[in-house]
Amino acid sequence: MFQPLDPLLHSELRLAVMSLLVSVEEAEFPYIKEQTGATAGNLSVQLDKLSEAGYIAVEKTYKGKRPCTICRITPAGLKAFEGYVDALKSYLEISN
Amino acid sequence: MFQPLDPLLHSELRLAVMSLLVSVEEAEFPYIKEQTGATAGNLSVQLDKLSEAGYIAVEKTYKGKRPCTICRITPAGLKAFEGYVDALKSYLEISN
DNA sequence: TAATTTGGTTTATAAAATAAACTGATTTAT
DNA sequence: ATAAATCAGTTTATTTTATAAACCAAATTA
Repeated sequence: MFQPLDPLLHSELRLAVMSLLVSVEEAEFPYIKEQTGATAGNLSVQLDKLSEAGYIAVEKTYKGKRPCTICRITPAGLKAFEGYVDALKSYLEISN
Repeated sequence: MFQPLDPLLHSELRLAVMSLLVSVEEAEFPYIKEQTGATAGNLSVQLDKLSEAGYIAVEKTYKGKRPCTICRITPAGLKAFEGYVDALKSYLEISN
C-alpha cells in the first residue's frame, strides 16, 4: 500500500538540496545556502549525510584564495531521488 | 523557491494516515494500523498529534463490548494535506 | 480460572533536525 | 599597520521527533 520513504531524502533540507542538484548538476555551498534558506551549520551537516550516503559528491577546492565547496549529485543519488518521488506517489494519489 | 513543508504532515506515518483518511473519510484504529504497518504505540502517538492539530477527529466509541476508535479527516486536515501536496511539488518538479 | 487476545495508552530511548558557537582565512576600514 | 567585519564553512550542543517497549483493562478462549 504505502511504499517506505528513504529517511535520508525525507527531510526538508536534504530534499531541497537534492532537488536543486538534480536540476543544476553542480552548485557551490553559498548558492545552496541561499536557495534553500538554510543556516550554514545545518547545511554543512546535511551535505555530510548526503555525501556519506553517496548521494552527492563534494569537492573542496579554492576559488581564488577562498575555499569553495562544490556539490554534485551522483548516479546513486539521482536514482534514490527518483525512487523517493515514486514512493511519495503512493501517499499522494487519492484512492487507488 | 522551496515552499516550507508542514512538519506535522512531513512524517511517514502521519502522512500515510492522512492519505488513508482522505480517501475513506472514516477508519478504525486497527484498520489504520494494518494498512500502515505501524505499531499500535506509534500509531496512537501520531493520531494524537494529528488530532491535537485539528487535522483529524477521533471518536471513541464501542463496537459491541469492545472499545473502538474511529478517525476522520477534518476540513482543516484536508486543507493542510492539499497544501502539503502542493508544497511538495516545489521540491519534485525538476527545473521549476 | 488461567492464558491469550483485543484495543489501545504511557513511558523510555534512540535518532534527527537545527541553531549556536566556533575556527581560520580574507577583506575592508581607520 | 592593525582592528573590525566578512566569508566559508565545521563542530558541538540542544531541542524535537520518531519509534518501540512496556504496560493496562476488558473480553475471549482453552
